[in-house]
Amino acid sequence: MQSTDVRECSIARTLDLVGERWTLLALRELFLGNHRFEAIVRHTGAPRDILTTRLRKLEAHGLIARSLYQERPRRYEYRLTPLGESLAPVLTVLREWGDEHLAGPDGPPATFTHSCGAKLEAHVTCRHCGEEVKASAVRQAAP
Amino acid sequence: MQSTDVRECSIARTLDLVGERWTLLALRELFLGNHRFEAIVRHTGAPRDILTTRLRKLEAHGLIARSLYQERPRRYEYRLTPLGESLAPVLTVLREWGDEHLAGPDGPPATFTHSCGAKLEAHVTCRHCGEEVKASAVRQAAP
DNA sequence: CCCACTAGGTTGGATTTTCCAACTAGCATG
DNA sequence: CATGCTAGTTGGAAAATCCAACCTAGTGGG
Repeated sequence: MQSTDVRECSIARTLDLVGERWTLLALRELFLGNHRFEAIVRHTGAPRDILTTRLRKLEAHGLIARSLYQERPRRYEYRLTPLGESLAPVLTVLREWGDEHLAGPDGPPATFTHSCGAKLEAHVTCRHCGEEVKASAVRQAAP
Repeated sequence: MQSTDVRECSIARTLDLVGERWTLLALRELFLGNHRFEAIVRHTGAPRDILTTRLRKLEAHGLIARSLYQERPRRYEYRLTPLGESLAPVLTVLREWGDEHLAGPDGPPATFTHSCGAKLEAHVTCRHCGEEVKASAVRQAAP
């Protein structure tokens, strides 16, 4: 009777990396162009010490890079690496879901535009057939 | 000097609901067809008491429903509501990112098929132009 | 010179959350 | 009557988080 049989899974791995509290909000700020520690603290509300550990972890895994933007006194800011930028779809989908299901009577708290000129409304599609991916359309392949 | 200016944001709202530890893994199990408490504990590794509080919260917000599947002794299982099923894209994108960036030499730990017959590889596209959404192509609209 | 201010952190200690193992209820089965 | 199944609940230890204050290394004002 083995009582644990924890599933090896890319979802779990991704969450191990970016699923802790504040991490995705910090990344959101970087995507929005706020690269400084103080700005991230202000806009996320994260405790400064926690934010430090989150940023260090993201840096250690190559999602962000710390760069000196000023000598004397030495000041650092954070920038997304290409790997970090590849998380854009994750944030986009989280925002999309919140926009659709958690918005108040005034609609979503912020809107975004895509480079095509339209208000950004994103959806997840199958690369092969182009159809929107729905829960009922996905099956685990035989291992 | 107002020191806090926390951003109202759909990402934050979504994470408030499903961003705590274990929550998304529990939802993953429901998507995979494991509806029972014991199965979720086994496959996620979540502590039983924590899992209980997570499931209660999801239920309170209408993402899942608890249903009696057996009288004497009364036993309940959990099922996704339509609202819960609408989270599929979130899990899909998290898995996609992990598949692509955290897989070992043997590739991703599990693969999925789409109803179109192909191995599921999903991406996030703009509803308007159909292009894949990249970090650099998104700008916040003027408030 | 002294003070205030900036910015990216660190520190100590209180608070909260999580974790874990053991236990319960209510019934079925051998 | 003992054992097992399943969805929890409980108490206490361990860990993570939170918070306010502090630090460093400078700049600008009076």
